[in-house]
Amino acid sequence: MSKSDKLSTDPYKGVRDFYPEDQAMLNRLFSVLRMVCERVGYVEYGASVLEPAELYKSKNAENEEIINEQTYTFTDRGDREVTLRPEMTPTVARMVAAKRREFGYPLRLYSIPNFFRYERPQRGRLREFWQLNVDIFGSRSLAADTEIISVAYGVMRALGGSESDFVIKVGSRPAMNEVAQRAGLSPEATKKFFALLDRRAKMPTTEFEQNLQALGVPMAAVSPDEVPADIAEMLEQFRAGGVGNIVYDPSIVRGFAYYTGIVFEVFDLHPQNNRAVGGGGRYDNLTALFDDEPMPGVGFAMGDEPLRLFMDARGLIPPYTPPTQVYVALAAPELLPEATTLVQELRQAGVCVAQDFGERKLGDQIKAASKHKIPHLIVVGQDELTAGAFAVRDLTTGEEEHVGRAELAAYFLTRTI
RNA sequence: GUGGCCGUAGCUCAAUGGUAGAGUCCUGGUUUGUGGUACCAGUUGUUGUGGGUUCGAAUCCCAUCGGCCACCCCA
Repeated sequence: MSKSDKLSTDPYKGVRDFYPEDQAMLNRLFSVLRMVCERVGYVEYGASVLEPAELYKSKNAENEEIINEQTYTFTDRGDREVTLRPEMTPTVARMVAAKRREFGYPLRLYSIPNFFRYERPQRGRLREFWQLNVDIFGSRSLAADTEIISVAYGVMRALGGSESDFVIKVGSRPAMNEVAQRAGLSPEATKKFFALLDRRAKMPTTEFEQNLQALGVPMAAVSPDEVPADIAEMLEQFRAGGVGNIVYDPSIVRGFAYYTGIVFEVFDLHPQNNRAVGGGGRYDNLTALFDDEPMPGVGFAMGDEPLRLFMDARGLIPPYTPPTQVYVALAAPELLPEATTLVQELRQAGVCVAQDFGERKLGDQIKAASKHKIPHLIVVGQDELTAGAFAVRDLTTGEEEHVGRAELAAYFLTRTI
C-alpha cells in the first residue's frame, strides 16, 4: 500500500496535539493559574466554545472585518450562524448580564478556556489556544485595578519568574484621550494617534517623533514622566509592597477594544520572546449589549503558549512525571492472576499502579515502564510471591529496596510525587 | 491577508545538477527472571505533494500543502 493512500498524522493547521507529556505540562500550568486566582478569591466558570455569531458581530461595526476574516464561523443544520469563540469577554458579559441580580459584587471570576482564531500561525500565535481570563465586575474602585494587576503579577511569580524576567506596563486610555482632545484631534486622527502609540517600540525614536509632530501632538504629552494621578497612586502602592517591575507607559493603549480606563500589558523580557504574554484593562459597561444598566469592571487575559515560552526560555518547566507511581511486571505470563491480586491491594490503598499483562519478555516490560517514565518497578515472580517480599526498583537510579508485601502500599504513599 | 526562509529515515541533520548518508531511535543477538552504559548484525526513505526543465533533479522552475520569521492583527 503506498503512503499517499494514507491520511497524514499531522494535526490540523495551527493547532496542537497534546501527548501525555504536553498535557501534563498544560495541566500543571493551569493548576498554578487556578491556585493564584483562587487565593485572591476568584472563582472559576466555563462555557461552550460555540456561540451565536451575532454575539461578536453586533459589538460594533469597527471590528466587522476581524470577525469576518479571523473567526471560524459556519451555519449549522438548523440554519443558525455559529462562531467558535475567539475571545471570552462577550461570553462572560452575557453570563454576568443574565444573572446580574443574583450575583454579589464585586464579582470575581476566572476561566481557562480554549479559543479559535483563523489566523496565520507563527511562534506564540496559533489557531487554537488557551487563555487565562480574570475579571472583576461591579467595582469602580482603583483598588480593583490594582488587584487585577497584582493577580497578573502573581501569575508570573508563581510560574517561577523573577522581577527581572518581566515587566508590567500600565497605560491610561482617559489620559491619552485627553491628550488627543487637547491637540484637537478628530476621531480618525485619534485612532491614528493610538495606533502610533501602539507601534512606538517598533520604530526609531526620530520616526515616532516625526509622526507625532505630523498629528500635532506635543512630545511632552506622551512622556513616561507625565504619570496620570490614579496610576501614580497605584504604582506607589506596588512600590510600598516591594514590587518594582510595574511601570507607567503612555504607549500602552491596547487596540480598539472596550477599554475606558487603565490598560496594561505583561511583557516577557527574554530576548528570544520579545512579546506580551497578556494584557487587560478597565471597561465602563461590558454588558451594554444585553441591558441598560451599567456594569463596570476590569480584567485581563494571558495565553498558554506565551506563558509556556516564558517558562521554557528560563528552564522553569518541570520534568515530566506520570501520575503512575508503580509498574508491575511479570516474570512469567501464568503469574497474571497472582499479580492482579497484588495490584488490586495497592490500588485499594490509593497507589496508582499500571500492570503488565506478561505478553512480552521481562526486559521489554521494564523498558516499557522506563519509556513511560514510571518511577518504580516491581517484578512479580514465583520467588517473590513465596517470600512475600518484593524488590522495588527506582527506575531512574536503578537502585532496589526489598519491601514486604504488607508494607508495599505505605512505601509508595510516603513517596509523594 | 502581504513578503521572506525552510521541508531529506520515527527524531536531529549531511549530501555544491551525476549511485541518498551520519548520529540517535527501532529490531534481533551477546543475556529464555531484569531497562537505561558496552559489543555484533539489520531495516531506516515515493527527499512534503503534484507538475515542468534536463541525458540525468533532494538540488533548478511553477503550483500546492505544512513549518518558521517579519508585516498585518493582537478581540
